[in-house]
Amino acid sequence: METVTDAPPSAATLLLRRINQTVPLTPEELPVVRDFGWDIRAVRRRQPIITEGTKNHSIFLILDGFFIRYRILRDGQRQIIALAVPGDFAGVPSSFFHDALYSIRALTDATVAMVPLDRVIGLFETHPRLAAKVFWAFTCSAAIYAEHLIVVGRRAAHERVAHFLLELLTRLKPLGLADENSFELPLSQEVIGDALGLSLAYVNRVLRRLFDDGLVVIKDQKVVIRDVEELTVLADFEQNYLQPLPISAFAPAAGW
Amino acid sequence: METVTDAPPSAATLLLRRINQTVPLTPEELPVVRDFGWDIRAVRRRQPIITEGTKNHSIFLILDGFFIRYRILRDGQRQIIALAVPGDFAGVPSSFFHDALYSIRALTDATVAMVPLDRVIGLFETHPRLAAKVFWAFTCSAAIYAEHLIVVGRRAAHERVAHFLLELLTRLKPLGLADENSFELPLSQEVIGDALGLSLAYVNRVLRRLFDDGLVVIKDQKVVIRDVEELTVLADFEQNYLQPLPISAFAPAAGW
DNA sequence: CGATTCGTTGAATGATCTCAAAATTAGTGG
DNA sequence: CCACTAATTTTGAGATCATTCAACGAATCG
Repeated sequence: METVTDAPPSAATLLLRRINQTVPLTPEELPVVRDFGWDIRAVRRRQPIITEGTKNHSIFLILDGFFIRYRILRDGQRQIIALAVPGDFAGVPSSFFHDALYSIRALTDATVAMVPLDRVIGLFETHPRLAAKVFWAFTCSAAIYAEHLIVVGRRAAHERVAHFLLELLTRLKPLGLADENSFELPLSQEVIGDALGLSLAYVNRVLRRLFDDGLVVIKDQKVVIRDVEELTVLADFEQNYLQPLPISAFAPAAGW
Repeated sequence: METVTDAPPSAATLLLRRINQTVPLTPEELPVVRDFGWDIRAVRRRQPIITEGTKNHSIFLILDGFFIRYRILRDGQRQIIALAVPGDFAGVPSSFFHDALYSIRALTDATVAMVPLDRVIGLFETHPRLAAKVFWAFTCSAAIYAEHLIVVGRRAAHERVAHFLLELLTRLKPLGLADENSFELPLSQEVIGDALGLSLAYVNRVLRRLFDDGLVVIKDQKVVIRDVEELTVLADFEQNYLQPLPISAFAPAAGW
């Protein structure tokens, strides 16, 4: 992971755009966020930014690229806990612990903006409303974990795969990284299996079946969902959990 | 759910004790929390406090008793997302959404302290450090979800059960609700199965096996772990995820 | 072009589920 | 406190979803 000394001119713009997708900012907050002391870094495919068991007390805003957060078990199996996309914060809540609970590594070449956790905490004193929005976003992401637990705990393999793909489609659309029924992302079948608690071989069979049924095509790192409606029914996919209310819905005063 | 008009004299004390277990308070914060406008309610066994799909914008601090948070699927199956114990906040992040994402109901007769979410958000303006601690706790609880995902996604049935029981033991000990190797809690095998993505019948077989091996006894709503060490190895149980650093470790000033 | 990584498929196995029924325990109204 | 009902535990037999292992082909990377 290397510091980008000549940050491309768009870096600050991209940063504000990305954070705005997760944490909607007021005009006054823009300069605060921009000049927050982010350390912008390029990350190569497969490179870890956090490693389980090591100290890490920074959080990472993903500007570009995709990451997986995962744990390697005793027997070498891997469980992927989350697939992180641009606008997501990586390192939450891992950096809140003495040593990182999971590893996080890039699925593609990527760019992140790193900031020490204590700087974020400092916002509570200097810009409490901004701190509120950030921690609101942190808390809402728990809903995604919970949904994954439901999917992995109680759904059959083909439902899990369908749900997984639809969630990604839904999350990527507002980022401009997916159109109505497709997105680009190097999703190996191993990654899908490790995210869903399935074996690689079985994921392959399930995808084969979804392909034969004309529902999904995955080719050249592009996922095309050929029948979103039918797949949605198959997966029993409800997207409410991806749409928290904004904190402003509960803010006591105007102007949040 | 009925308001307790004659709150027992210990109610405020209990409340402060419980919240302190999750959100460590400074002496100055005690009166703020005490006079926060909690609505203290008694809840009967099996009674829901939040129902999936209905509006709810309050959060509930559990003062006494145990709750389950769960989703009922299309086909009637149930996945339990969390078992909530005294000191936990129920309704997070469910109340952050337009309609509740899950249902929450009591496993035992219980007492909760209810407060509208907008009051909590108001803390960011009036007592930002207190707000920080509360949302810190919210965020840390995501680590428990993630751990459950790992367990359910990649562990065999007997490991899941072992892990589940050890997590409960570990969480209940600091509350004074468990001793070194046992705790009381009406854990039906159906609840265990629904929490771990297993069928009732299979949970029974697994428990039988753990009992025959002299590891666990569940009888009369009491769980006794006869060999904590061996069960810990069996479950590959690491308790780090239950022990976040306090926010004060990152606070920029003293006195948090 | 050599080396990884990734995808595909078959056969055999097994962990876990479903269904069903009985035994036990807990809860409730009279 | 009894009598009844509901909830929970227990167990068997059979079915199946998903895994493991192994091998090979295809694609990608440097």
